[in-house]
Amino acid sequence: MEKVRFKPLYLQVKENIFERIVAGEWPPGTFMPNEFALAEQYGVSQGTLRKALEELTNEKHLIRYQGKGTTVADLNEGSTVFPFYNLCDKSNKRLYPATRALFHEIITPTQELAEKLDINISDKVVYTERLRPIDEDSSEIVVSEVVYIPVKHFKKDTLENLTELPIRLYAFYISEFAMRVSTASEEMSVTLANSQDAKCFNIQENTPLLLVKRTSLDIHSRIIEYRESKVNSEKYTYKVTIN
Amino acid sequence: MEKVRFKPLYLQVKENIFERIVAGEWPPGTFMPNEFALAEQYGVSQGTLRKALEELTNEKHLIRYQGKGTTVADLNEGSTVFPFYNLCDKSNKRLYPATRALFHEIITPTQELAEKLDINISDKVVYTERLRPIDEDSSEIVVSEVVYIPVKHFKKDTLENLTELPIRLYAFYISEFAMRVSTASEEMSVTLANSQDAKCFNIQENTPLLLVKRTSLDIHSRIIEYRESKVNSEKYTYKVTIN
DNA sequence: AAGTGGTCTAGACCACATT
DNA sequence: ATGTGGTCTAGACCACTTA
Repeated sequence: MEKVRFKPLYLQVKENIFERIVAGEWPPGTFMPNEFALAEQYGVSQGTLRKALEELTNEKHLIRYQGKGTTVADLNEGSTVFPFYNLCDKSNKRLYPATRALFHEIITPTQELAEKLDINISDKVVYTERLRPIDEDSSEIVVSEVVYIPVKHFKKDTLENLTELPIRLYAFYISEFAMRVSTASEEMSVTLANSQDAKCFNIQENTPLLLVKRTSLDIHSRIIEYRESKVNSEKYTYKVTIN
Repeated sequence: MEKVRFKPLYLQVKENIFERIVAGEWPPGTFMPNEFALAEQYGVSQGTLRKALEELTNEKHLIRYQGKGTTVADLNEGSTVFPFYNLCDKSNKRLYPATRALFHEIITPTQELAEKLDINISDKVVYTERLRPIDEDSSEIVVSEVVYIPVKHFKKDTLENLTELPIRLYAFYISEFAMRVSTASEEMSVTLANSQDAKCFNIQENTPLLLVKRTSLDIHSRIIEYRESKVNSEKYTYKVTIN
């Protein structure tokens, strides 16, 4: 009679643990209960619980230390596990640029944008522009990016009092939307610097730039945001590892 | 006394199974022995053997079908599992371009190339140029690429009689080098079309192109080849999914 | 020494595909 | 009905970290 498909125990456990992570029950840096304690909470064997933690570890949500315990991974960009910006300089050294928010506003999406965000054309979108200097207080810009976030993700209160968007958007999404970035799909192409780009990167107009279009999804494949980043590819490259 | 580090049973089993895969014991499309049979061969429990197969599956070397069996993944580009070329057209439809080999020769590497291939500056390198038309017999070129392969990987006989390199290099590497591409590291940047590029892509000179520099590694992180691909990014984009 | 995650086993049962 | 991979259990022991 049931139309619902068979769902293994360990997946149910995994999803519940993930919800508790997103809810902030174990803030990054603190340790979760050990395997046996969690297994008892759920009334499953250690092996089943371990399989849930294993998958969350593979998906970069947890970090496990043998002999110590299990912690929630931090989504700050400076952390070594942050997988969503892989910029290198010409000597192949990885960069962790800072963030400078320019402004934000609420816009009506084009047809194309609505499709990219998988929302209705009548839904509003928060639009923001940000610069990524190589370092705090540096004038050397590595990336210039625009971000689109569906308004419907926001709590009503937040939106009414929205004077500034936080610098760390991915951490903000967890507390505000209860959505944690799980995977991202990126399309690489090329664009030419317009006059604004030329000024901000301090390069000639029409210099080619690397254009990265990124859609970020949560663990249920719901779209969290869409982002377009222009990379000053004269000095920096964008690195990807495929498994 | 032993200086060798502790190596779990399932990893030893995994590595041996991988060697048998590379040796061609189970050609793609055929089924391997089932879990119990393999477990008995190695004298380990089903659970341990399963963990070995699980990792090989995660790494895209095996494909498992519930109720049917386990097969070796094909490295042909047309196959849905081929993970090393993710080209899309503007409507986001994935492309599987054909390959047209232009020529090859044996060269002496520059210092920079020797470093990229992790070889000695005195080691020789096979250099080849290839075009990727959108389709067999099409004049529409999607990608133009150059590939560098260390000569030391080749069998002596092969090299002496080398008139043509095969179209499917990754499959060739398995039979010739006993090396199977396991991961790849890609650097994205931008370049301008030179006169040769302009002719082959049928575009204006100095049009910006997407430049992908890829290093391919086997399961032991040994470098198999280094490749630079120029993508006609006016019409096509390069897509990457991050987990 | 005690506590944590990591490995390994042996056995039971379930879901899926084929015969 | 049979054979395959997938899930689940309970328990033992190993390796690493901290006290």
